[in-house]
Amino acid sequence: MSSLSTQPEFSPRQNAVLDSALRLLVDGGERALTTAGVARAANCSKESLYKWFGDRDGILSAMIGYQASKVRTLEERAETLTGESLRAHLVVFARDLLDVLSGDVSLALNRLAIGQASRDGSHLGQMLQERGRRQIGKRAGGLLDAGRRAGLLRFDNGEEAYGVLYGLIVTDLHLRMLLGEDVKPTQQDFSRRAERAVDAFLDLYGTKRQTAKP
Amino acid sequence: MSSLSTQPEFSPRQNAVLDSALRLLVDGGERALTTAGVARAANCSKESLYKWFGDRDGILSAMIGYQASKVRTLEERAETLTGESLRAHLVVFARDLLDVLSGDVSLALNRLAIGQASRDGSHLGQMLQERGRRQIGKRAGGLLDAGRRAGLLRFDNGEEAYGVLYGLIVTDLHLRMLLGEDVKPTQQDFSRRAERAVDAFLDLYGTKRQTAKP
DNA sequence: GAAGAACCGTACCGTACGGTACTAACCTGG
DNA sequence: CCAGGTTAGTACCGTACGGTACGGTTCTTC
Repeated sequence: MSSLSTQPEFSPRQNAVLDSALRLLVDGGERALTTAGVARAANCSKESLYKWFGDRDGILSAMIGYQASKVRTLEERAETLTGESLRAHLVVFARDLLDVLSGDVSLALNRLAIGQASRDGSHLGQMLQERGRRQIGKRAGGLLDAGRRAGLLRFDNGEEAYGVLYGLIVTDLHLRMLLGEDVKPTQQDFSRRAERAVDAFLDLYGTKRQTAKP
Repeated sequence: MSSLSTQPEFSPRQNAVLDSALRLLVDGGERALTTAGVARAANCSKESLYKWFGDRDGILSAMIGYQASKVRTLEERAETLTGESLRAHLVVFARDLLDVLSGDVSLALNRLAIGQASRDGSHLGQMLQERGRRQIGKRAGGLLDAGRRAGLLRFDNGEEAYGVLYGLIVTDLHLRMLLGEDVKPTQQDFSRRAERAVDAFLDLYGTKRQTAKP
């Protein structure tokens, strides 16, 4: 509920427990993430788990919140934006996005949230959206707005433009990774993919290399 | 393994059972998909389930195979391909893709396969890829190749072009739906999305409205 | 119409997991 | 040294599920 401001979060000890839990989840999937297993891996008692996090769902929520707090997106302020620097910033953003989405922990948490999506309450998916995509989407939105203000981009709907950028970068790679396909992402592959995507995006929304529209 | 040719598949009675199981999965998620629940919903005995499908995983595999057999993509032969007809075919493809991905059963099966992706064997994800995306990707590939042969499209890597098309159509909509976001997809929204995506794709890969490249 | 197979419904077993209770050890402050 | 609180470790309980076994019923086949 209180996702903004400085919510108390958790103590260092509790964060260490959440780290163990994340590791457990990454290694063995949700089936391996039992309360007894977490307690054993973290050298704490189940009673403490329930005291700190309430119930199993509380542990899962805390794991998502903790992980999100670790990968906080860095707000980069682009002072003077030229065509080249905009492209460079977009490429960096694309690479960061690919790196985050392909990370072990991100994949495991997304699998977890998706698996629980059908359950009734299940705020996990919403949390992941709020803490993950929203943040990185805001970063991209700022970048796109700056590009538009600098006269380098042209679009009406910022959300739609971001959607196109996202689609060009990720395509179906994320889903394939979520399904367990052993995609071997060389850093070089990601760089190439990021550049191609950004070039295509600039072809669609850029004002510079756009020659004319009949 | 043997996804082609006329594999035995299952008897009508068994298909009816799989229908019940799919319904159960759609309604209640994986937690509701117990062997006892399937037996009760389908008015059959657990013993028959195990006789027909081996074990619980066999039921899941059979469900995927059965559902895939129901949504066989129709191979459309485009005889004379003009710029307008290519666009129309692409728009239809995009709409079909959105319809399939947003379907209840598709979402439920994808959630199921993703949830099991971390387990060891877990061929479910691979099955879904093979039976789902492969099929629809082949249809798109044929369309794109036809467009290229007609001089309407220009691309080197067909797989990459398909990836771009997919990304433009789907963006992050699929993931958001998988996470449980209550996206209300009006048919009109999908049509608009399909047209915008195809227009953008043609901007990138089409040869007609492309004026010049500096 | 009888023999046999297939099948439904149910009862049963073993296990695993979420959650709770209890005890002993370990701080921490006076 | 002692009192109060916190936590690890473990034992325990209820439940739910996967898988198996069995009696009774229906369908097929001759």
